[in-house]
Amino acid sequence: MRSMVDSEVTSTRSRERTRQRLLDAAAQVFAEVGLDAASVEAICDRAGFTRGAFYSNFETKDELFLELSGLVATERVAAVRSRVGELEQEGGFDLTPTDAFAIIEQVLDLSADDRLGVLLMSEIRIHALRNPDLAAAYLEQEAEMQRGVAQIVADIGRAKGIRFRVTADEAARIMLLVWEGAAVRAAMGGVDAEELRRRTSTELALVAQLTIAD
Amino acid sequence: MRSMVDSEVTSTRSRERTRQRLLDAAAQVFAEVGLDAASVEAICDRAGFTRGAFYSNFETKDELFLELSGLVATERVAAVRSRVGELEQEGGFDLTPTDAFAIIEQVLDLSADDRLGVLLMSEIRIHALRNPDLAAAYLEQEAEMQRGVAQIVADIGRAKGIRFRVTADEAARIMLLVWEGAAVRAAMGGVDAEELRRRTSTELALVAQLTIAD
DNA sequence: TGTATCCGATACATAGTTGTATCGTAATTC
DNA sequence: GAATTACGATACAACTATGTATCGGATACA
Repeated sequence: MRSMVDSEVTSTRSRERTRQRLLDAAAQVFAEVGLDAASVEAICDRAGFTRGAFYSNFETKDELFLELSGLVATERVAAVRSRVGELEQEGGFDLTPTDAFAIIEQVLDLSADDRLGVLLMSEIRIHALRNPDLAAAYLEQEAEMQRGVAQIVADIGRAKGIRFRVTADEAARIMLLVWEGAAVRAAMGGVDAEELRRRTSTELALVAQLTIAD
Repeated sequence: MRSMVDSEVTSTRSRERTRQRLLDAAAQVFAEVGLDAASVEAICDRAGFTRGAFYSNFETKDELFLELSGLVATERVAAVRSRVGELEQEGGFDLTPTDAFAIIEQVLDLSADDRLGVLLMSEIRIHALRNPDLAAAYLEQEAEMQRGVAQIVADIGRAKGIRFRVTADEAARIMLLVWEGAAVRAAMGGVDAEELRRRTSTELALVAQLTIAD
């Protein structure tokens, strides 16, 4: 006899798959046309379901958006955290001081490294501007990212004996802002992922250069 | 007999007033709830008209948004240009090198210096991400702003004998990105115009410090 | 004062979206 | 293999927004 737990798991498995497909589809559609212009039906079409599946899994479109925003934030932070962990392990970096900041580029590019990713983050950001709860979550996630980047900055400085003109936190904050702004401008030009990465990289290198004391 | 031109002017005057009231109302509503969530009726209510007035003056909501975006861009650029002109006239600046960049803060704060302004710019930006025409206009307006700021940077450098670690254009670009990012984060916190200005000012001063060679 | 025109209000037809209630099927349990 | 449950599909009702067509009043002009 299959235990009740097992049955719940099995049942939940299939359910989780539809939820996930709906979330993935929603991420695409939200990125493409925005939360408000995205009809529930458009999301379901994309996922290969009808609206019945949607309302069986989510209360409203807003609830799904909230959940999606949370997932995106969690994933970004986890990716940064794990990358920072790896770097802590590795210890020494055999890069030139300036190039060392390519690491930070990698970290930031861990998410939102293509046009749709940038669009989705922008969509989340603008709704955070209008929703205090979402704003708190957004700022907290960003603060966590900033801590991760600051740690890498400090590590690089220590390993390479680099002196900075501002604190690691300040450097990290500016890097995040510039990275985001550059990514948005690149996405506006409709460039592909490769070119997008190239452009953000260039701007980031500029900021890195600025933060390093001669 | 009033000339045909006069009558046209008169007629256009009143018409222009309603157009302007509709544009002003739309700017508010777009900032508050976003383009897609803003119904034509909500805009008309705010302006004190019914939808009849709207459709008598604009084809669609999108057309109005396009026009509004153009107006905002034109105003921003004009404000910066005129401020730059004033500074060119004045010539010498009797400020400390770091504080001199407060001028740039003034320039950037010429528009979007409150929560609604930041929201409207964000709304325009995210739609530029999805509309190539709007994107081109947005990037062009930003390039013009950048040229203005770069000119001020160069002027300050010349007047004060300051050496920079990057070109004036690069400095201006980073300042614009950081200013925008800081403004958005401040607006997310729901702060008032005063506090918003304080925060962007702080970040901008940090960037200014970074760009100045010791 | 009569008349023509302009312009915003009103009424209406239509389309699209949402959420719920019900149904049918496939999977699960014993 | 019969019964039950789960879950997505379908059908439906209500609401909202849009755009157009028409109306009415105010204004301009002779």
